[in-house]
Amino acid sequence: MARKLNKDFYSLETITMAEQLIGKRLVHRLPDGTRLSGRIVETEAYIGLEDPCCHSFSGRPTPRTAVMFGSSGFSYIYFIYGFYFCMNVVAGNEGVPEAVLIRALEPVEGVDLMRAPRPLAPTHQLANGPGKLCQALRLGREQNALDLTNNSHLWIEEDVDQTDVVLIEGPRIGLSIQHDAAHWPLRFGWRGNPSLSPPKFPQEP
DNA sequence: ATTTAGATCCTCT
DNA sequence: GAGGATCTAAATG
Repeated sequence: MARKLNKDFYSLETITMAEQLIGKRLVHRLPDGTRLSGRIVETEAYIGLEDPCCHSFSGRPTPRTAVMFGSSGFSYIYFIYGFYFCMNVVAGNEGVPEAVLIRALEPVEGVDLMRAPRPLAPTHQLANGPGKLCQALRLGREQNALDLTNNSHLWIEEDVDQTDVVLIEGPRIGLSIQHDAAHWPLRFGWRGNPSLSPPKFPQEP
């Protein structure tokens, strides 16, 4: 089994972490031991108090956002639009409430189980969006606020050689607020990967 | 290709 | 009470 990312990794500056997470493997080990995993191909950075689009922007923890104010390397999974969950990795030290949203995965292990919610979809469309990847890996409330460096069911591990990853960047997706921050280039992807979420990055064909 | 509507419920003001 | 870091299907040009 590949090496789990440790506290050194999760101590990276938030934007750097968003870039370096591309090409790593997100693993959810089910209670029966089955591994559901995918290669991270797309992320977005949310940079706390500087970022009006970030859930923690107010500077005060709420029941939902409390994890972000704690130490880095924890999961932050929240419920949205009455249907979906989104998974983030907490970045920033204690009191620095930043996070990286995982936006898309290339399915690797447990693909049959990942297909259950969408029997007709091709593999590269099973986890190509933040809500879809949580369905595919069966992530929800129970997986919120787990320590990814030290948990036997949810973690991120080494996968491909970082030199194989070709990064592309663009503005973040789905933000409705009227502010420059909505256009900041904090979305990162693996250029050309078929499992990227729509919409396309600006510099793609 | 682009737009719209609907599902649906938690969170915070 | 409003709105949201989404997704799908259906309608339209």
